[in-house]
Amino acid sequence: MQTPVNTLTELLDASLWTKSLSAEQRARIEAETVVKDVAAGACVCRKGDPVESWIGIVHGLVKMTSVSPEGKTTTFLGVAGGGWFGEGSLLKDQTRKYDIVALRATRLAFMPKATFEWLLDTDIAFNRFLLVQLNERLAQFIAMVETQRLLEPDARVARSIAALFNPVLYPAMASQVQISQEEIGYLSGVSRQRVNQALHVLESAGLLKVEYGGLSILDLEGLRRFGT
DNA sequence: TCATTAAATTGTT
DNA sequence: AACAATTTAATGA
Repeated sequence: MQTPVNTLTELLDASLWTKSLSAEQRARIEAETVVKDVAAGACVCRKGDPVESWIGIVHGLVKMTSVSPEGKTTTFLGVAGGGWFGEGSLLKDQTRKYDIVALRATRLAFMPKATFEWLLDTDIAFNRFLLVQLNERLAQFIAMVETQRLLEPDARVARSIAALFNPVLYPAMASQVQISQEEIGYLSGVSRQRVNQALHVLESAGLLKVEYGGLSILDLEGLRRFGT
């Protein structure tokens, strides 16, 4: 278990883009960024909302999800503790494209758009971080399409879980996640029953441990490579 | 603190 | 998709 992250300061300490900030820059960010707690199941922001902040996860877990007109729901990806998201919509000055829903009680950090743009204009390390993050997400989406088209369900589940532990996107992630098998199903695009089956395959392979309402990672590399 | 009940989640068909 | 079993959370004595 890693040290728990509970405050904005700790989130910033765990984030990769803060390393080269001056004390003044750091102070301005801490002053302008607002922390907010949401309950499990709460909607953080909806599709169509104007984008006013860049959002970081202090602790907890949220999903980016979309609901079809018929009411079917698909989850694109989970964002875990230590992760930041929403830069795409901020850069393009668009409204949100997805609903963001908390899967667990989650503490969020809202960095105002003005602060984000100020960092963009003044800090090279911040720009580099965004490049790396965008590239990492692109790789994640390409891998997701490949996985869903080419691999069997066990491997799809393994990869979806491993994606939650991306050290570039979510450096503060602990090895234990609280996420129901139903949510893993939405995340990996397989039925809950199949998730249950897959989790036990992965457990007997020694890659993770199945727990009530969650799981623990034992072998992250193994999960990434599962099925290849 | 403990027992009872409801709700959520898991495991199986 | 439906059902039973299990775990957790909530309630009240």
